[in-house]
Amino acid sequence: MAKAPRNGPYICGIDAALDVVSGKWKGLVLWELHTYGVRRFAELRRALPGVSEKMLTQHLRQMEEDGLVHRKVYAEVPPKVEYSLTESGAALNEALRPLGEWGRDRIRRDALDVVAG
Amino acid sequence: MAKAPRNGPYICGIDAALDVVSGKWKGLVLWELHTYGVRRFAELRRALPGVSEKMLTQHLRQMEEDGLVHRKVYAEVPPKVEYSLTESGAALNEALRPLGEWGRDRIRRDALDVVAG
DNA sequence: CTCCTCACTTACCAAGAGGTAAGTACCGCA
DNA sequence: TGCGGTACTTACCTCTTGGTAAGTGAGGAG
Repeated sequence: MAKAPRNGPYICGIDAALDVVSGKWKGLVLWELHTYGVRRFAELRRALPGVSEKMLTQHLRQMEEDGLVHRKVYAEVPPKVEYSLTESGAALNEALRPLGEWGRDRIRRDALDVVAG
Repeated sequence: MAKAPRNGPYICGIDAALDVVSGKWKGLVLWELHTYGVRRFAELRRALPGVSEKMLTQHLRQMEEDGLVHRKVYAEVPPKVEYSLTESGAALNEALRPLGEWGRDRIRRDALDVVAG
């Protein structure tokens, strides 16, 4: 039985992987942490255009629970919290790389809109 | 401007890819079509334990719209419809392979429940 | 004294995802 | 005659996702 998965039981690996990355901002958080190594809460918020604080904390908590990110709290004032990828999170990011390339192809192919920047 | 993406505009490729695979059964449909090449509606329904007919048609229509699957209708009675992957769908499946492996690792690592069979 | 920043939490609300059940039109089998 | 299989559509309902707005508590800038 062990630990209960969010939406288990799973039928295959794709299932199990999509379960932890589904969530409007999780892919971006993963990407941001991969790019910068360590990021604070407010830095992530600024990096994700349009994210609400509620969703960001919610996603970060779930990702921590799923063993993707590490959360380091400094007992300071003002508060300081640093997020970084765990080994598992970094591996997930590697596994997402071909998917990201496919997505870029799709954007090119279909001339889809991309957020300005 | 071009074609409107389902949840665009996108921030990166991961976004664009996750958009077309998010949906409770899409990963499985992709996998099933990849494994068997061509499948009929009822075969897919039987392959996905617990899927409702509504969701299956809905997902298949979206995937057709997204250029992932090809739908071939035979003007017969009783009706016969065959689904298969397009080139783009097959490429997506390839791109999902490392993700599937990561997922299998996760299942092993955390001893998660898997559907019986 | 007031506002801003940090990293949240909480309450409330709207939209959408997904489930159940029924209907459709025709055929073959018993 | 009536049931099951073919591939759906439609209406209705619930649960989840995600957004908005406000509150928290201490410190530093103006």
